[in-house]
Amino acid sequence: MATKSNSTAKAPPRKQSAKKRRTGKRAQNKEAIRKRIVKSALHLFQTKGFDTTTTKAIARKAGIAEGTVFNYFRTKEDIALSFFEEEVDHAIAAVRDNPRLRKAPLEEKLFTLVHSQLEYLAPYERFIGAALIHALNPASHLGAFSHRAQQLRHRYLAFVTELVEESSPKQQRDALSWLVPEAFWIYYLGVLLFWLYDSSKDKEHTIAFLDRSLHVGVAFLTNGRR
Amino acid sequence: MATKSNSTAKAPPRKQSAKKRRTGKRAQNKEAIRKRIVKSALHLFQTKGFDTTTTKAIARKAGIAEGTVFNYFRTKEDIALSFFEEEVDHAIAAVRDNPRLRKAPLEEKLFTLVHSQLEYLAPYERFIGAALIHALNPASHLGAFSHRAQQLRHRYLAFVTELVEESSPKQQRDALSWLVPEAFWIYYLGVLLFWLYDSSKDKEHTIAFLDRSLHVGVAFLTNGRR
DNA sequence: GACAATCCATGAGTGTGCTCATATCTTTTC
DNA sequence: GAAAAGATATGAGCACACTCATGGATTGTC
Repeated sequence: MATKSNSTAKAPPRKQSAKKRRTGKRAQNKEAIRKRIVKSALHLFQTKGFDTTTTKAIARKAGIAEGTVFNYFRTKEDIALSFFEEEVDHAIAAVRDNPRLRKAPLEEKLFTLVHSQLEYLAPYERFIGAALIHALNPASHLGAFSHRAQQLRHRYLAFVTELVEESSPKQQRDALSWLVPEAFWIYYLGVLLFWLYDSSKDKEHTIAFLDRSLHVGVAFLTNGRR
Repeated sequence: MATKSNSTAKAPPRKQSAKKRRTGKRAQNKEAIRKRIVKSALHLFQTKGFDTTTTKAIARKAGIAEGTVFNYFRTKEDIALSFFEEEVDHAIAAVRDNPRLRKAPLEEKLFTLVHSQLEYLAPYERFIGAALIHALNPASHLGAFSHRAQQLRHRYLAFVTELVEESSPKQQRDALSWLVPEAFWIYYLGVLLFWLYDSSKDKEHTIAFLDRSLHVGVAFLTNGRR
């Protein structure tokens, strides 16, 4: 079976010179389907909640067969995760690509980071509430979202650590510096909760809280030690 | 249908004078079945892992029908949780009921607390590794174990807070005291991880680590502020 | 002891997330 | 262009956690 290369030699086929310049019908379709899945899923998560949204419904809304969903995402949670991955990447880029922040104080960078995240999440408040509060929860959890979720969390906290170290000479670090990312993680979840329950116009209270708490926190970091 | 009380009056039946003194055949059986379920589940979790243990297998091993499991526990996770509930209760009692600890220093109380937990968990190391490391995970999560799990975590941390306050006048608390339980939670998870990977005889390394880190931690708490 | 009321074990059934062999479509090769 | 090779959409099917109407057993009442 499977006559492999019936002719003389496997001519090394100059595939695609560049890395991933695929623009065939297939590649286009693939990209389109992937986007449709994420979009459909997000909409359903937002309107019906995460648990009550079935993969069948996601497929139906995206106009594909149920099995196809799993050609693109290993699990249902992965679909949600891909949204958070985009969100985190977006926020990190917002800080990195802002030249004005280059030599700004730490609290300003962190403010921009978290603020970008909230802005990005804003249209999906219900989804965040449904999926995160009950699957990520007050002070722990990422629910069933295991592994890839941790990589994401790690990527996020690594960036935060980077910002902190950039702002304070490495010599000043002491035995407690490992706590900073953990503390920031808890802090971030707290901000999210605050934001979700914030009914002030344009979430002003959250912004104010963010601003103030970051000043206090950074002050503690730099005053407390040296 | 359903002729409700065909006679004259519902004689207020003097139920059981005390709260729950049921010793009939039914109650005995119920207790026995509940214990069989937990025991069977625990054994399977330990030998096969949490995810790969089916509720059908648990029921079969306990000698009951599959549906019966769900007359006793709402979910599969709840079975595992009931084990951790017992574990936490046991450890709290071990500290509370030890008169020698009454006026011992804080680090000694915390040492006893955590040590009791480890002792209790020891026979189920594989299960802890399987269920906790991957469902409760390095620094967050309680996996799908939601709600009841949080109550448990809360109960545990409330006790820790109690111990801390007992050892230091309330006036000395400041704006950061809310962090103590959170930090202790992370610390506790860290200890668990350490313990799981500790291959020294009788987990000596863990004990040593516990002892030392608690001294340092408590010293930081009391020196750091005032 | 007999009847009624209550409890609760039962296991077939349900809907779920996910798998997999197959058919269909696209791309490559000649 | 035709045919082989490769990719991928498909949906019936699977195993699972969990539900529920049923009947049989236990308890309470006279």
